[in-house]
Amino acid sequence: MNLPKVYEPKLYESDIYALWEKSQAFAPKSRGKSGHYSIVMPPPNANANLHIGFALTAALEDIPTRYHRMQGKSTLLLPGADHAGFESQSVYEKQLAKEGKSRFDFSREELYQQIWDFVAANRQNYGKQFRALGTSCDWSRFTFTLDEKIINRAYKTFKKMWDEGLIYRGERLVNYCTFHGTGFADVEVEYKEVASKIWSLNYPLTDGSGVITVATTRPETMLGDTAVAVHPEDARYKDMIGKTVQLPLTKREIPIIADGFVDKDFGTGAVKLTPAHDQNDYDAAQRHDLPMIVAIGHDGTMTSHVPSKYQGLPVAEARKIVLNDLEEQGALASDEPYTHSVGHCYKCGTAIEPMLKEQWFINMQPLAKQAIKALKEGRIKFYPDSKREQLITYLEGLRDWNISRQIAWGIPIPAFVNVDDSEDWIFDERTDQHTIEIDGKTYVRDSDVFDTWFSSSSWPYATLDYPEGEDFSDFYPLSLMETGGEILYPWVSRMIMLGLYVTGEVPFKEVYIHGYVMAEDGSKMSKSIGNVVDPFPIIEEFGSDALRMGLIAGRSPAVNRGFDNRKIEDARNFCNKLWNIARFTQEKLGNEYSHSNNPKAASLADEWMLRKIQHSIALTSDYLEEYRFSEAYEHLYHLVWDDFADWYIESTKIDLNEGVLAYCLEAILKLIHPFAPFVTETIWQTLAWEQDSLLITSSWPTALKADKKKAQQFEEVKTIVGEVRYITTALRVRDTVTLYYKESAFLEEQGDLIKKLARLKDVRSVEDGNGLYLTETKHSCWLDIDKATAKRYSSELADKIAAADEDIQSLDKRLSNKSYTAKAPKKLVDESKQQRKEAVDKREKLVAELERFQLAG
RNA sequence: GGGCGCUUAGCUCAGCUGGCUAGAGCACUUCGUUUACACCGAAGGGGUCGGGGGUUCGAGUCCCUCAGCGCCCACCA
Repeated sequence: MNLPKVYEPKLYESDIYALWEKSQAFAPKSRGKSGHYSIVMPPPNANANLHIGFALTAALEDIPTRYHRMQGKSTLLLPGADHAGFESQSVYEKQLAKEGKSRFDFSREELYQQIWDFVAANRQNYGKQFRALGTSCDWSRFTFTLDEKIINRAYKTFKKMWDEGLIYRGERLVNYCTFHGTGFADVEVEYKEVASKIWSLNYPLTDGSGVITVATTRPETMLGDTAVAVHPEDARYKDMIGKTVQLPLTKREIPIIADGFVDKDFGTGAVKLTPAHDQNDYDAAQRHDLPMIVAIGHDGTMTSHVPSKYQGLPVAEARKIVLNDLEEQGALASDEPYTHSVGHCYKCGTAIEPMLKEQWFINMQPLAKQAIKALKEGRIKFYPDSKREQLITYLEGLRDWNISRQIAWGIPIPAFVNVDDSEDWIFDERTDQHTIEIDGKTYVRDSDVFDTWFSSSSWPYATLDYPEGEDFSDFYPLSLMETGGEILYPWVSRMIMLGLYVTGEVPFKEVYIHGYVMAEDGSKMSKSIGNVVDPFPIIEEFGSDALRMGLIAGRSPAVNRGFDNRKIEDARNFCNKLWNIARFTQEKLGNEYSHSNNPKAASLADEWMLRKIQHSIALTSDYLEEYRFSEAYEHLYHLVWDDFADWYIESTKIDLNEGVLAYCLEAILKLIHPFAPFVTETIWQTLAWEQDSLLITSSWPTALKADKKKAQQFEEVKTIVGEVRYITTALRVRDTVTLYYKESAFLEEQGDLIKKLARLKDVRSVEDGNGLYLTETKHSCWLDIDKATAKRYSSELADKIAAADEDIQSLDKRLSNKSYTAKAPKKLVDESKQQRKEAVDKREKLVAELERFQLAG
């Protein structure tokens, strides 16, 4: 078979993936025998195409999976997709808007079904794209976050918490979008700087002794004020504490209270409190047992709790009229331009209204406590470890979790309320029913759904069929959770808390936090700026392996780095190098070669190469165990390119050892397979040295014995070749020079090889040499160069002498330091002495050589 | 305001618990069609490791400090 000169990935990749899939190579091996390794993929959003970040993610998950599979472990990489609750619904709503419809045209059930179909249609790409990335995940275990087992798990967890008193229903301030009609978690609110004004309002004291001036950016909320707060140690207001004010525009009398949260230096130092529409005010109201007046309704208009004049007005409208009325009454002290940050809905940009709403909450204290303990005990290893510390800090300040969302696309909350008693809530899983009858009482289902993160927090064990599943007993806790830093708090923290709560164990043993793939200039990729890099055209042009290696090259955990097309090209070239190494090998060994079980080193080059492979097997394994992908890749790159191709393969052109060459190629293909699965498998299949064998399921290479001394002698060959190349390049006399040596079995033996590698005319033994003496090697060798030409080399010699002088000086300085010889390890001191000796010897040689030149005149 | 991180060659970055004369890729210079590969081969140039101070026999690595950059969280009446 004649292989083309250039490796063309797209000719092979899809066939190779199909071969793996057909061979069931992705399924875990026999259960529980030689250890297990498991990763459950964080489920990407099912309604979107995979972006370049997922190409990185796929690589970071697939590399260790392939490595551990080759180590003989029962290995599982489980794929999934996320319904992405609110995300998907808003994408679908945009689509509806294009058709001139809105979600309010449909019932909750109709909407759910429509979004289901919409997401299902878009999910087609998902499998195709992960296959193109070479992800060796077990598709038979694919899980969607709305699969029955995930929903059931969420219900069981909710029930357990309900029974154990961790779930409560409470009226709390939520971040409410009046357009979408749903509340958001704190982390989902997007803050924007808004240029507005800050107004000062005069509230007259009821006893007529004056006014207290408060500052506000939201004057309309004054209709819901229930107190004014000042700092307890603020001398200006000390006498007013405990008095009341007459709230303008209303007939209400509200107290002046003292609370430490007030910043004396901000505004007037006096704050109006609107507990129903501001988190700080709410907290203060809790402390002081103040009433709460809901002034703004869920539709964004003023409620019936405000004077009738303002009822039903939209917030912006109400603001104008309130300001106008205040001014007329002389209660408006001042207004000044003011820029401050305001929470907005991250989808539609509507200003978020903090609003009182009945929600389901989880009491997080007991859960957080367990998680903090596990993290402090180091039961989960983090890459990098600093993320573990961050998570502990976060958990220590954790608030209760609002798990209700007022949208259709999600898992319905399995709770029903008695139509005759709004306090009477019951747990029931029959969420397909609107109303249920129990003991003659009628209950109506809660219309809310779970926050997506609530169900996905059970992902590590729900996907493995906790508690009865075989997968659960084999693969839990997971070996690794690989994810991005942005979901450390919303997801990773909750998986740990729920994992501990539900299963009693940490959900995973290690966490790898990846950094982001930024745009080439280091800025964030964004569709609107248009600097987004699509991974699939890159695969088309450079190959999936090149994309994978190009992305991990030089990347460390949790560090954001720009996309670099040159690294992709470089990796593509590397694949091509492997391809050509295989072509060469096949040419040498012939098409009929079959796998040899007993390769034996014969030459120095064999011993040297086997030592290199030995070292690389150990080093690559170590790197991969510690998820140091970039370093492993870089090491293998140099093993292949520098050691194997440039030295060993060149050596085989003089002295071929079929068994060793074949062994080395096999070992290299195996070591690189996790990084470049397609090209290595393509080569493996093309060579076909073993029948019906797949590289993906082959075993990690084992080292062969090699003679250390002989391997070191090959280094001497490299030294001589290196010096000859340097000199012949400097003097431009390549291909025309003969190397002479005196009485040396080593050169006798290695002469042909040195001649070939150094591009010499000949290598010959002589009685006494003449010409340019080699100074880098212990062996006595001369290059047969005429005096006139050789003289041009004297300046190089002078430079080398100067360098040797510097070496000797710095070593002398170190060795004459008594503290150094006394305190540094003896090994180091001996090493320094040895180095000094070598430097002095070398200098002598150089000086002698230079003198010869000068004598020769 | 709290937390985390970064600053090493022209560019993008490695450098793990302090120990040879600080590395890689790309870019650059010179040379080269040699039995796989020009997506190649050979040789080479290029760094006061952000500034200052300290600990140490020894600091890119540890500590303090200053400067610049970035991220996350909280707050913004």
